[in-house]
Amino acid sequence: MKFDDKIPIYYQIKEYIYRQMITGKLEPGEKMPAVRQLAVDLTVNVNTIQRALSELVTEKMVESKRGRGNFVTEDTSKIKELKDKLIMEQLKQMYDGLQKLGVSDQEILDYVSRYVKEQERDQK
Amino acid sequence: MKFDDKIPIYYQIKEYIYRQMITGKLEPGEKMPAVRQLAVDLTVNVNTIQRALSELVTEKMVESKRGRGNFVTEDTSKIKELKDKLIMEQLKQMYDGLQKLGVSDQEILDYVSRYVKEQERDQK
DNA sequence: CTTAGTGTTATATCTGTCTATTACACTATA
DNA sequence: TATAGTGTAATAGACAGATATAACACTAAG
Repeated sequence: MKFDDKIPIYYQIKEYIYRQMITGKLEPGEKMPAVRQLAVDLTVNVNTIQRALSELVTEKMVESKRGRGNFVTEDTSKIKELKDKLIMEQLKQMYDGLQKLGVSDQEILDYVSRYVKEQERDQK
Repeated sequence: MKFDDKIPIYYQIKEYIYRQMITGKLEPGEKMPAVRQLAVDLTVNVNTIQRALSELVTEKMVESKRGRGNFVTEDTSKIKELKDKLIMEQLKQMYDGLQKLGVSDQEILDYVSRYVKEQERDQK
């Protein structure tokens, strides 16, 4: 997996796992890959995986069962809340970022609609 | 100044200076505040300012004149290009981020237009 | 020529992140 | 009860970023 070298790897792994849960690639209650396996898959050290997982456990997004594995929370509302939170953060970051560049609200709307149209066209 | 502790400070200072140039708070050819003054203003070490500035000099966004000061480039097209680049990066990051969360193009448009409307309302 | 103001460079130290490695603890099952 | 698979913890080392501090180099102005 490719990482942004400006952001801690353990943090990017957290975000990766968040996305797996939100998009259903990891379902509620599902057993996650073993830490050593994740380390191989993401080509990082086990301790780095552990750092990410321990924070997910603290947040109760993951339940850890010693000797058995790590399991995605069964609390679907928690996953939904997380999705909403991450979406809002994306919107806020974009909005604040553009505003700090002196882009007006109307221009933001224009830029976004044009950008999305171009993406739709390019993917066809 | 407040910094995001997940991103190097020198890098955030670069972005800060970019914004100053793009919004005209720093004009083309203008003399910038002294490095020691910037360090005080942003409450960071001189070396950290220097790290940011040296990259800006490498990029030719800033011209350094020993004993006289640092000066914003007089090349206005370079500043315009930078603004376009930063806007595109913001759009891309938001779009990619939301898409990875499983949000459709139409939903992205809806979220953004709703978000902008709310911001307009709240600021009044 | 001196001095104040500027950028530049260097050293030592601290902290956070990441790695490699080893060991320990628990669970399921053959 | 042995063993394979799992999570957990601890140590040591490397590296990047940030700090404090000092010194050096150049410029402008008195």
